[in-house]
Amino acid sequence: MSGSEATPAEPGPGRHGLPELIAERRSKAERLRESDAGAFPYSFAATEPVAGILEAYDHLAAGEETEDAHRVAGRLAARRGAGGAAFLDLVDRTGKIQLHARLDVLGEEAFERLTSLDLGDLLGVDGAALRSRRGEISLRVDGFQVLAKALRPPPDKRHGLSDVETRYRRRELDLIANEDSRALFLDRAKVISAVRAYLDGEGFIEVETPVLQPLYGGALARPFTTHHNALGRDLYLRIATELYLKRMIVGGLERVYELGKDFRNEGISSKHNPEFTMVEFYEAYADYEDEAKRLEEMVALAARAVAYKGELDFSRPWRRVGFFEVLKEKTGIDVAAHRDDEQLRAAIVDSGLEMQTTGLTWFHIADELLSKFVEPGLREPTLVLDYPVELSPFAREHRSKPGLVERWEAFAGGMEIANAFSELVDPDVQRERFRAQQSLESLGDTEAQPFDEMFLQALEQGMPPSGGVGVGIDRLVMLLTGSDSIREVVLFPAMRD
RNA sequence: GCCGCCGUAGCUCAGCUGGUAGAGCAGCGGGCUUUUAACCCGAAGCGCGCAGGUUCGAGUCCUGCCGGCGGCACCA
Repeated sequence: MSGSEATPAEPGPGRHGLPELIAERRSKAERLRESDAGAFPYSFAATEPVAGILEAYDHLAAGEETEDAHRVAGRLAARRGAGGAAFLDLVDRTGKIQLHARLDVLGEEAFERLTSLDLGDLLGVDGAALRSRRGEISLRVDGFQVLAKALRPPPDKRHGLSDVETRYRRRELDLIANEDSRALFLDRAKVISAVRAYLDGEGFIEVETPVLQPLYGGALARPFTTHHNALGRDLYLRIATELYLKRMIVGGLERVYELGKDFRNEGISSKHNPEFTMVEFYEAYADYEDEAKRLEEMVALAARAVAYKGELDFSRPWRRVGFFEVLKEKTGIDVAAHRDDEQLRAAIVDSGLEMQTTGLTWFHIADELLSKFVEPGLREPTLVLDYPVELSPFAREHRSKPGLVERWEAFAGGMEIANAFSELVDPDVQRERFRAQQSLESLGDTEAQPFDEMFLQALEQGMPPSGGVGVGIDRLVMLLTGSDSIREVVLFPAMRD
C-alpha cells in the first residue's frame, strides 16, 4: 500500500510525525486515567440518538435554551472556540450535534479535561438542549465521561478521507470521516432488510445450505477450492445456492430463500468482487412470469426503503424484450438465424463489430454480444427473455419456442442484477444437460457444470413445477445508491496484499 | 496478462523546462465565555511508495518492483 506506516513507536523525546502524535495521545490517556476516576467506564447506558434530539428541538428559536436533560454518546469530530467557552461536535450513527462547554457550568478542572480531549476520542455527555445564538441545536454540557481514547489521529475534519485505497483497506476510517459512506452502508442494510421483509411477507422461509461443498454448481463459474483436514479432501466454496435450494423445494418447503455469500474465482472489476452477496428464492407451482412480478415488487420495495431518488423508474411492469430480438436490435446481428458457430462468426466479421470469437461456440458468442453490446445500454429496468438452452443448464425448455428456455435476466443501470427461470424439473432432461456440460468441459470449458448425481436423485424424487430467482445484492445496492463501483458498497472489497 | 494515469507530513493537497520540499487542517505552547473551515501569535513535523541508474546535483529524467484507479483482454 502507499504511504508505508511505521510500527507504532514507543512514546519518547525526539520522535516526530505520527509517532509523536501517538505518543502525545498516549500520555493524555495516562493523565485521564489518573485524574478522572470516571474515565473509560465499561458502559454508558440510556443514551439517545442525536438525530432524535435535533428533530425534537427544531422548534427552538436562536438563543433559546431549555433545561431538558439528554444523554448522548459518540466521537469527537471538531472543536471550536476556547477561553471560557468551547464548542465541540459529537457524531453518532445518526448524526452530529454541537456541544457547548462552559467554564462557569463545568468548573475549571472539568472544563480543562473536556477541552483538552483530542479529535477522535469517544465521549458520553449529559446536557440540556438549546439552540445557539447562531442557530445551531446544541447541548450545554453539564457532565461528561471520556469513554475511549483515540491513540491515532482521525482523518481531516474538513476534507474527510478521500484516498480510495485507504478508504477500502481501513473502512473504519472511512466510516468515521465520511458521512456519505456511513449513509451508504445504512442504506445497504435497509435494502437487505427490505428483501427479507418482502420474502418473509410472501410466505418464503429462510434456509441455510452449505457454503463448503463437495461439488459446486448452479452457475457457470470457476470455484475456489479449499481443504478439509479431518475429512482429508478438497471442498469447494459455493458459487451459487441453486441446487441445494431446489432440493428444499423437492422436500416440500414450497417457498424458500437464502441470502448470503457466493464465491467465484474470477476477475475483479468495478462490478465483480470474488465474494459477493446473493439472494436466491424458489417457489413451487410458479413459473418465470410469476417470478418476474416478484422481482419487480421486491426491487420497488427496496427502492422505497432507501428513498431512492435516482432517475430510473422501477414501477411495474418493467420493459421486456426477447434475447434474440434485443441482440438484433442493438447489434444488427440475427443470432436466431445463425445458430451455428461458423455462420455466426462470419456474420460478426461482416458486421464489423469488434469482438474476439475464435474458439467460442455460437451461444457463447451470443452471450458475449449481450454483455458487451447490449447490457451497458440497458439503463431502465429491463427483462431479457428466453435464452438458448445451451446457456442455461438448469432452466426448463420454453413451452412454445424450440431451442429456448424460459429464462430472463434483469438489467438496470447497465448491469445485470438478476437471473431467473422456470426451473427444469425433469430429471431425465437434467441428466442430458449435465452430459452436455461434461462434453463442454472436455473441450476445455472451465466453467462447465460438474455432474451432480445427488441433485439428479433429488429431481427423481419428484419436483413440482417451480420458479426461481437469483438477485445480486451488491449490484442492487449499487443501483439504488448510485454507486459506480461494487467496492463502494462492499465494506471490505478484495485487495492485493 | 497488456496499456495509460497515479503514489509528497497523521489527513487534504501544492511543488514550472532537474538546483537540494511547502501550505491548510490535526498535534504542541500561548490568547480569547456563542463558535460553525472559528480566529490571532509562536515553535515543530515529511526528504518525496521501494530498489537501482543517469547527473556536479533527482519528488522532478530512466529501469525494475510494490500498491491504487481506469481501459482492454477474461469473465458473472
